[in-house]
Order: sequence, then structure tokens, then C-alpha cells
Amino acid sequence: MSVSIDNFLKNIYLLNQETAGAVTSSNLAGRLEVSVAAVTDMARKLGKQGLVDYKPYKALNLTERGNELALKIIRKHRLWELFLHQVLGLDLLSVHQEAERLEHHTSDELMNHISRFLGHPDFDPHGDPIPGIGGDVPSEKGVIPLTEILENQQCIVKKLRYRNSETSDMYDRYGLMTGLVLRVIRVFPFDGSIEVKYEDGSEVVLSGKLASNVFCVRK
Amino acid sequence: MSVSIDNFLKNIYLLNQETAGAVTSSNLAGRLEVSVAAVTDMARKLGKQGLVDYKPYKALNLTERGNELALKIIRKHRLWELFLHQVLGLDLLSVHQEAERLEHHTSDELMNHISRFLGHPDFDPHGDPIPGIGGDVPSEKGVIPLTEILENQQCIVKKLRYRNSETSDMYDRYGLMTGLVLRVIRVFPFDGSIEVKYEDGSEVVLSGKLASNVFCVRK
DNA sequence: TTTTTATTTTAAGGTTGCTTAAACTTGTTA
DNA sequence: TAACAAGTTTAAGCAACCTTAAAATAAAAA
Ligand SMILES: [Mn+2]
Ligand SMILES: [Mn+2]
Ligand SMILES: [Mn+2]
Ligand SMILES: [Mn+2]
Repeated sequence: MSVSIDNFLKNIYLLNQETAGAVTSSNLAGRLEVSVAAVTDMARKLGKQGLVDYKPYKALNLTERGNELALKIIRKHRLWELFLHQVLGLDLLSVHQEAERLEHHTSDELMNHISRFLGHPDFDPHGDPIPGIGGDVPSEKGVIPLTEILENQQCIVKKLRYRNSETSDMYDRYGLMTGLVLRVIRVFPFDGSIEVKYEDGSEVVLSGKLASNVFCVRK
Repeated sequence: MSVSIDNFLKNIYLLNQETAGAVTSSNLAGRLEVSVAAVTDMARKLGKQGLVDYKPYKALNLTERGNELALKIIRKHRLWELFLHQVLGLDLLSVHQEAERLEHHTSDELMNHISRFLGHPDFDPHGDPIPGIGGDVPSEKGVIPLTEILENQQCIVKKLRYRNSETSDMYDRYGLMTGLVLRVIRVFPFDGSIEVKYEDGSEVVLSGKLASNVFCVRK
């Protein structure tokens, strides 16, 4: 397992969730920032190794074994993120960048020490589930976009979807973070924007697009 | 800077101290576990880059810039070791193995967070000095081998030299660790072995060879 | 000083992971 | 159905970092 293979498997897994099972070469190439030809090469190679289900011109899928490996890397990534955030105080953008490298260079043993130190947590600071040692993924049942909360209902923010560094800035601007309790004051169907009230009484209006990237559970 | 270059520079630095300035290609090759030819290649390459002072058939030396880079890597290595030991409870053998990889994949920013978390320490858990951000190396003044302590004198263990995994076992066996207070009870000139008394009153005899790898300051 | 030995360098080649450009499939549009 | 456009594969090649084996050099021994 090299860094390239790690990232290849991990991003098939993640992209598979985002695109509902239709991971294409160009899709993955964009994500990994390599040429499409490089993806074809790697896919064929990992196909032979039994990690990827590769058929020319077809969507890419992980095999059972490929899936297990992907989950192990994601586990390391998200445990590192939580550790760096909670213990060392790095911000949510930095933790991702550091974890992106550390995930490939940490033994299972060290990762288990970190998991124990954190009390075997289920979610990372972005609200994403941390797979267990056995590959079990904590459920996110009841987590829905903020756009589905009705007027006057309360909810707890569980997950913020990070699309780029700009979303990070916006979450900062509005003070949005996991664990926050919000009450939806008003929904504006005109443009989909939503007025919410924080626990401290302050109120802001979020754009529909931003709100659709904020996930929460009803309170 | 790649992992290979990191390790090349770091080990010239360390070997330079151990051999008093006579770092040969075969010497370094053994340390890095690569062929001697690979060392020559890399030395010439880094010579062109101004990191190594390379002259065919001569001993290898770091340039000013190469030295700075080596110290940065050593700083990361030793800070990681202390962090993994003190915070996460890894044993002294594991911390070295993990640090050996993490040192290459940690940003300066993260390392500074870790340094602050630890209170900007001067020594790693093996007693080796941790270079500062500016490249200043904490002094080890007064640190001498246990073999130089006279009968009935007390000393504090400051540094254990790890030669291989066996030394590690022996330090464990005798409960030797940095910070320990010892009193030399008796020196046996016959074979150089030394009888020491621990603070709890127990007494053991250490071989001369083992004692020469234990460093301490007089109390 | 010449010869022998140990060490270092040079040469040739392999693997991994990438690139660009050309050839090929596939599904859609005319 | 034929042509086109988009996406994918194949081909050729490059850089980094290794290897082994042969040639060159330096140091030690005869
Ligand atoms: Mn990564
Ligand atoms: Mn995350
Ligand atoms: Mn290393
Ligand atoms: Mn150390």
C-alpha cells in the first residue's frame, strides 16, 4: 500500500457515496488531481490485485477487500482530525490538511492509542462518522439538511459539509459548528433562505445553498 | 524535500556526531539500508543543490543549509517521540519507529502546536536534545557516561543510548530511564561492571558495556 | 615502489507513479 | 443510421529512487 493507492481507494469510497455509485475515471481523476490516463493505469493494476472491480469503460467499484482498506484510511483520517482539533487546537481547515498526510503514515497501533485517548469517538469534528476497527460505520440516522427543518422547530447541528475553503470561511462567519442548537424562525420560499436563532438569542439569515450543506437532527 | 533526502541529511548529521566528522559512503549506506551506489548518487545530487559538501572519495559533510534542514527533521523526530511517549503512552521503542515516519509528514505549524503543548521541552524521552525553531541545540553540559561516576557518588540519568532493540530490552530489565537517581556502590575494575543502588534501596550490577551507554550528571 | 585490498564511482537497468498525445469506445445528435 | 462529442484506453516517455556489476581510485601491505 502506497500513498497513491491509499488515496485512490479512499476517494473511490467517498465519491461512491457522493455520486450514488457511479464513479467514473474522469470524476476520480479530478478528485485526485492526476490525469485520466493515470487513473486507468491504477484501476487496472488494483483490479489485478483484487482491490478494485475494474471493467473497461465501466464505473469503478471497490471490492470487499478494497472497501475494508478504504475504511481503514478514512478511520485514520477522521481520528487524526478530531485529535488535532480537540487536543492540539488546530482549526477545521488545518486538521484536514494535516490528516490528509498523516493518514498514510500512522500504524494501526498508534491509531488505536489515539482512539482510546479520545474515548473511541463516533464522529469527527466535521460530523462525519469514524469507522471502527472492524470497519463498522456509526450511523447518522436522523441527520437531515437544515432546509428540511420547519418554522419554529429546533435542531442540533451534526455535520457541516466542506466543499472548498470558502465554505469554511462562511461557517466561521456565521459561527456554525457541530453541536450548535438552532431554531428555525422563518423560511423564505422566494429564494430558499432561512432565518435561524442561536441559543444566545441572536438571529441570522442563511442562504438556501449554505443551509443545504448544514446537517442536523430535530430536537 | 523527499523522505529520502530527509533521511539522507538527518543521518549525515547524526553519523557526523558519532564518528567525529568522518562520514563515509559505506557508513551512511549501512545506516540508510541502501546500496553504496545509491549514496554516491544522492550525495552528488544534493551537492549540486547546495545541501551537501560533496567531493569524490572524501568524507561527506553538510553545508550550512543542509545542517539547518537536518536539525528541522531531528526537531520533528524528537518532539514526536516525547509527545507519543508522554501524551499517548507509547513505549520507547514504538515512539522511535512512529517518529521515524511522522517526522517527514508534519508541517512546521503542527510541530509548533505540539511543542507548545509540551511546554517547549529541551530533551526527548531518550535524553537527546530537541533543536529549537531557530536551530539552536540545547546543551548537554555535564552529561557523562555512568562509568565515570566514582564509588559512593550519586547521579541522575539523563540519556540512554539506543544501539538496537536489545539495549531497549536491557534498559527495561534494569528499570533504567531518564530522570532516575542512582548511587554507585562499587566499581569492579576486573570487568568494568558497576554496582548501583536505586532510590528504593534495591541494588544491581550493570556490565561495563551497558553502563557506558547510560549517561548522567553528578548530583 | 609495486602490488594488493578496500572503498567509491560509473554504467546499465528496473519499478512506481505520473505526463501528453493518439487511438479507440460509447452514447447521443443530426 | 451515420456522424459527432465525450469519455476512456493505449502508447511512449519522464523523474525519482533504487538495484547489481564493472571500472576507477585510494590506502595499506609487501
Ligand atoms: Mn491523503
Ligand atoms: Mn473530516
Ligand atoms: Mn525517517
Ligand atoms: Mn530519541
